[in-house]
Amino acid sequence: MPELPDVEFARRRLQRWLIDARVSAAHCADGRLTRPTAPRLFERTLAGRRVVAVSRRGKWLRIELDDGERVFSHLGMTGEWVRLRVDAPALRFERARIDVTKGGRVSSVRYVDSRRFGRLVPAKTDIIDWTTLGPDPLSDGIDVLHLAAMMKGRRSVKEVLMDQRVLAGVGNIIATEALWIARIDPRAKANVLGPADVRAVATAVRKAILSELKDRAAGGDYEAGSFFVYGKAGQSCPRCTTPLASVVLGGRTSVYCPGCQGHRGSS
DNA sequence: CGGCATGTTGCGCA
DNA sequence: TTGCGCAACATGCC
Repeated sequence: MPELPDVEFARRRLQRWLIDARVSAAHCADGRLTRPTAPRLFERTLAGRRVVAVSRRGKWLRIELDDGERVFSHLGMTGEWVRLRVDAPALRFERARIDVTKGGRVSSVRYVDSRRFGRLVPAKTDIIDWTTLGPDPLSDGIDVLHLAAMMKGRRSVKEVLMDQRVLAGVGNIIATEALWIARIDPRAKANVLGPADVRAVATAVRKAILSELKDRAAGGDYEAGSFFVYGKAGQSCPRCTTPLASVVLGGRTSVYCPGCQGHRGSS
């Protein structure tokens, strides 16, 4: 489910379900998800508390409680939050549940995650995974000068974009789409980009995020995704009809157009 | 059966 | 210190 737009949607739903709700009980039996803490702590942290906020930074969610403690949620590759009736049986791959009373109504919010790459971490203060995140492109915007400053090393542009310390929430889909929109070769070394290239990348990342958000709002889910090039190696480029190619960068498949994504942009 | 997948981390090596 | 490349995690899907 993840990539910034999906996580933002999850945040909005959790907010609707949990704000001002009182937790009657919480359950989790999976220490892999709650690491480095124990599942017991997840249950104890939530039980009896009232939820005061649900925030997001990059791909991380933060559920804030009335005593100042909090629970962090990362959806990994396959995590998702769903709401059921309290008496509904556990779903397949259900890993945790938070039962709440809100406005006199009870409901059960379940965390489902087949691959268990997600996280569910209770803490008294913000965890390091959260504090080390870079600016969020949606809520903080993209500072072009900051982005330019991050394009220093010899890593490829795509790897820099996917570094969560540079821009929180940019994953393989958004990075792939954004570089195609900006007409920049994903293999280009970050330090060869000129100011115009960096500006183009910043604009393109924003565009890719907004277009995916719009997709989600229309009820689309990422698999149904209307992408320009992601997952379309071999097909023809929607802009110049050249067959799309793919390379692996930083361990991730990167689709690009050899025809119109110049090795470095202009200037 | 084999290969691929939206994410992150840890390890070995240059 | 930086930056790879790669395996691992656990499961679904084609």
